[in-house]
Amino acid sequence: MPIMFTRGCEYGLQAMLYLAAQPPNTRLLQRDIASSLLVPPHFLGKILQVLAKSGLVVSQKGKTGGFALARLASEITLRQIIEAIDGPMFLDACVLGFPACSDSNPCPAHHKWKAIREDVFRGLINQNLDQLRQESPLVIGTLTGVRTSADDGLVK
Amino acid sequence: MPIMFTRGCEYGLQAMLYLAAQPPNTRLLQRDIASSLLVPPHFLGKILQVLAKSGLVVSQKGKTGGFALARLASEITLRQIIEAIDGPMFLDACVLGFPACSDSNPCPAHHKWKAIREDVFRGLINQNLDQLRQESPLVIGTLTGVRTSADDGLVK
DNA sequence: GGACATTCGGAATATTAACTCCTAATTTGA
DNA sequence: TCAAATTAGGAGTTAATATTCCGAATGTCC
Repeated sequence: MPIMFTRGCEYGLQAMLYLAAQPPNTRLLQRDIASSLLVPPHFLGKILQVLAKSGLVVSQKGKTGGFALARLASEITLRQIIEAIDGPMFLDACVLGFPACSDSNPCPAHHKWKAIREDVFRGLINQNLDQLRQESPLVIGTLTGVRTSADDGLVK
Repeated sequence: MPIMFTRGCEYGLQAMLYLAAQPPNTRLLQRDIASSLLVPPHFLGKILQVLAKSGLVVSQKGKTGGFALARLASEITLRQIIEAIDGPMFLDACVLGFPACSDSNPCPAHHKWKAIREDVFRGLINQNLDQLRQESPLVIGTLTGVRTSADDGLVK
């Protein structure tokens, strides 16, 4: 059902962009991130664990705990997030599924796909969180498609 | 595991390119297509049924039966095959999985993804089988990664 | 007509991805 | 020190995808 990434990777990217939308060094609870993004909280917990182990977020246990970006949003790329969750070779395979497709042994779609893949990396995967945030701010409640009580038509 | 398409769609695209690699109007057995491509024969049967119902291949039952392209390879696009198998909206959703992402309500990746998606359609999805065949001929046994008895180093 | 070979189509099974649940470990603050 | 609140991690469950199985329908050839 997802386009290019697994569900877990989508959640991870959303969570990282949500953290990047906060003031620097803001620490958020797993539960609050999940309820803001409307994603399954326990599943998100797993993803955040992976991101913490990869050094992309820092986690803190206990009463004042939570998750925060491990460094500036401008120093975290989508690629780092995707490779941490979905693995490093997520776009290397043949787009048509031929097991032995390669540069020296190309399938009928190989060259065209290769050009597109480079566009995907240049235009999206290699972008950092700050570049994306500047394009369109992440407005929660609008993107999740659900009207919260704070979003009932009144200016907050 | 697949990049953009379901497994069934990959098999369908492979089968269509395999038929397009034959002389025009060649009729092949489901079983022979499956063993050439090294894909599960019964599952391929299902896919071929869908392609037949969509009018992309013609099927013939009985002793001289099999499947053939329903029209010239130059008149069948990848898009028609993909939409027949995976459904019509396969690239419309938000690449980050935000449910309400749209042009008027874009997620941080929306604009960049939109440009890439157009490249994908122009450079790959809207291409026809003949255009792809001309780029790189489909050599069976090489792309499937398995050495057949006819591929043991001797010139056939 | 009858044996045979194929596709057709639905149901059943297997495999993988998505998600939940529970307990342990850590940190804080009274 | 102890209670409370959080993340950590593993095992288990559910849901979706992939694949198989089997009987029916159709077509060919003798």
